[in-house]
Amino acid sequence: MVAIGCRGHEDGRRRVGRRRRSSRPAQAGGDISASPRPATLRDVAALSGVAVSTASRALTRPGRVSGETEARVRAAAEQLGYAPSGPARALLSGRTGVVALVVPDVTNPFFFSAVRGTQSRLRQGRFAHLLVDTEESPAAEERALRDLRGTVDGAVLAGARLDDERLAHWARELPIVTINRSQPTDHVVVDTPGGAVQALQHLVSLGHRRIGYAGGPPTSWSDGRRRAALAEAAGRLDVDLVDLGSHVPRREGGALVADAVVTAGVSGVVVFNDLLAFGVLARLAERGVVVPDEVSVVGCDDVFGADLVRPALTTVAVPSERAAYLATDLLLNRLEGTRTTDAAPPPPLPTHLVVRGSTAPAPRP
Amino acid sequence: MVAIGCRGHEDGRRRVGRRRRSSRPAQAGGDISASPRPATLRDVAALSGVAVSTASRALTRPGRVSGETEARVRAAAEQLGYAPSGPARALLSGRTGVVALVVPDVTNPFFFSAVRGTQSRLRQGRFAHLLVDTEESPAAEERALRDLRGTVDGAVLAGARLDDERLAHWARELPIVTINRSQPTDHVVVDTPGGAVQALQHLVSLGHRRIGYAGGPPTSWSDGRRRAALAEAAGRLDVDLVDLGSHVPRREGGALVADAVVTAGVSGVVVFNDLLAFGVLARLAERGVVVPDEVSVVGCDDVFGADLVRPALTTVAVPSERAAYLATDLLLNRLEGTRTTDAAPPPPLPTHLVVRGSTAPAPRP
DNA sequence: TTGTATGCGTTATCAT
DNA sequence: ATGATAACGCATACAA
Repeated sequence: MVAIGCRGHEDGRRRVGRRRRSSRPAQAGGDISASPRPATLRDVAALSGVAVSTASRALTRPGRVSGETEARVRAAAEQLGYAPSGPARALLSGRTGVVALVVPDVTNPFFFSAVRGTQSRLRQGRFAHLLVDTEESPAAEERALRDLRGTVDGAVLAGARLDDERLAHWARELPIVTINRSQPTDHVVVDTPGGAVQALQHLVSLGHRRIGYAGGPPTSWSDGRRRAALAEAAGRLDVDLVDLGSHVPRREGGALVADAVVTAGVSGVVVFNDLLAFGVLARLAERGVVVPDEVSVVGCDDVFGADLVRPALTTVAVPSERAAYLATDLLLNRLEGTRTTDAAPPPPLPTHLVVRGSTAPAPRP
Repeated sequence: MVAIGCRGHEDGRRRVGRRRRSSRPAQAGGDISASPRPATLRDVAALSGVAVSTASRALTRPGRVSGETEARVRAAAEQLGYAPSGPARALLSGRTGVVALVVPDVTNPFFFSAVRGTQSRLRQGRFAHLLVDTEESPAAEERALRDLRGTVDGAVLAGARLDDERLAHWARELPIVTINRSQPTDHVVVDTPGGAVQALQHLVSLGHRRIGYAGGPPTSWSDGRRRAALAEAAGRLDVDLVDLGSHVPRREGGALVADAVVTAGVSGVVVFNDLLAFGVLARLAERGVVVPDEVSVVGCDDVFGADLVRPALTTVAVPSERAAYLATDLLLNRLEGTRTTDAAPPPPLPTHLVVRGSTAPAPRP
């Protein structure tokens, strides 16, 4: 074992191994094309003639150093273009200042809202925003969470595809808030089941008696809840509810749904989301089925574009941006200790039906 | 100054200060609700009875340790749910494995494509994706770049709002690739000026002689280039090109444009982007101006929804997702040393006009 | 008020 | 093949 600094006090310098990678200080306005090594606190300290710790305090603890030194250090930092190293801070404090948003598909406009809501709250909290796309794969989702732990301070999961057990596991590993997924983490839920029932009631009130439901991915928690709510309501309202299957929640999936609509002979259909509904509309038009005269279509989400299609889509408006904002808010509060894990979850966010041109009275048989 | 380890070899332990925060090893499947300290390499090493350095090698340098040890370490890591600490790695290697996408407005569907393209390339390269919204503010953009340096390995800038000098400065501080902004960094350019000229020619061929251009933010490099190209083409084609001003490139900006269109008495208008064009369409409809019978409108970007509005929007299709993919590819190649800073920029990506329902022959006066 | 020393978790280097 | 240790940049407990 090597004894350190035993030769005496005066020459017992700390740095024993090979010399520092570079003793050249970072240059100020030097316009060298090769990017210079970024200035470190050490450079700032050297330039202002104080110790590193003093420089550190001057920049992070206003008031714990003399006004004069603080000014000197600040000037030096400015001149060198100093910015603290995120990783170094993270290593020391265990906090990265980064929050991840995990979504199954960045392509989906619904998740754009999530991006917006999250982004807007994170900006306020001066957090950075990591975006993770898991491509609808539970395995990828789990991998992401594993790698995220330590790299981010917490995660917002929109449209989690993990099963309850795994989700519970990861919620123990890092702070997680989910959107539209109650069990078992902290969460924000949007009342889409209620919205779906509203859609059903709307169709029933228009005289439809045989109504289809075109579902989303089997892994979608939200889809399951809607199915249950619809089944219950259908019994109560005494209408035929036809299961039109599970579908990829994208425009491309709509063709299959449209065909199922025709085959099943329903006069109205409630669709998992607007994207899928756009596809349904397109395919029905192709087949010469007139919406809403022959078939009524209701979407879900009220995404960008729902008011642009013709006929404009009747849909369940979902406050998704707000949900994401709220979820991020919950997460940040937890990180800051303002909120405890066992605090009551916020009440479900209400949805409401937006009636446009894609629904009309049922055709006389 | 305190001499370290001077009392002799045998008791000259390294850890002199206060004891380690916790000597309790991370627990395996223990389902304690409070999240346990994440397992470190030290924990893994301890559990498998080897030195930290060996554990490190076993996990990162397959083949440099005996097969048997490697297996033991891997098992231990698995059991503890070990994942390496990003910050620690970053601190040592200077590389974070994170790339930032910087956009002026996450709300704009055009930038969604940028998100998609970037995301898809980053995933291949196993990089994480940081998303930064600068809210159309050059100052915020600069702040972001300052904070990013050290936190990310590089940045893709879509719609940079910084002036050339500042941009050049930051390009020296960290690897940057811009989209639609040639000077002075590495960049990918989409030929929107060419597209705008195509739009103009299209209108001219339909008999329009007095045509407006509704521009975007003055800070948009792309907008400047289009103006120049349009002016040149207008002279060549001998048509009146009317400047309809600069506008916020969002739907809300459209009302002003629509009013300007009416005031200026143009029969056709080329609009900075589709979002703005949607607003124009809406406001013209409100005013009872029939598109395309009375006024023809051409957008730019061919964003989601352009084919959904009525009349469907004639627009310049821009391969924005591909541009973002390419930009990210350039950046990653540079980070990996495959590409040098002075390598030739890729040729401009071609655009093409998509003719839909919002353009028609000019009305007879 | 300022300086000195230490450790965060990881990897590279050196020694065994 | 494996072990010991320095170093990355920063913030803090402690010493002066």
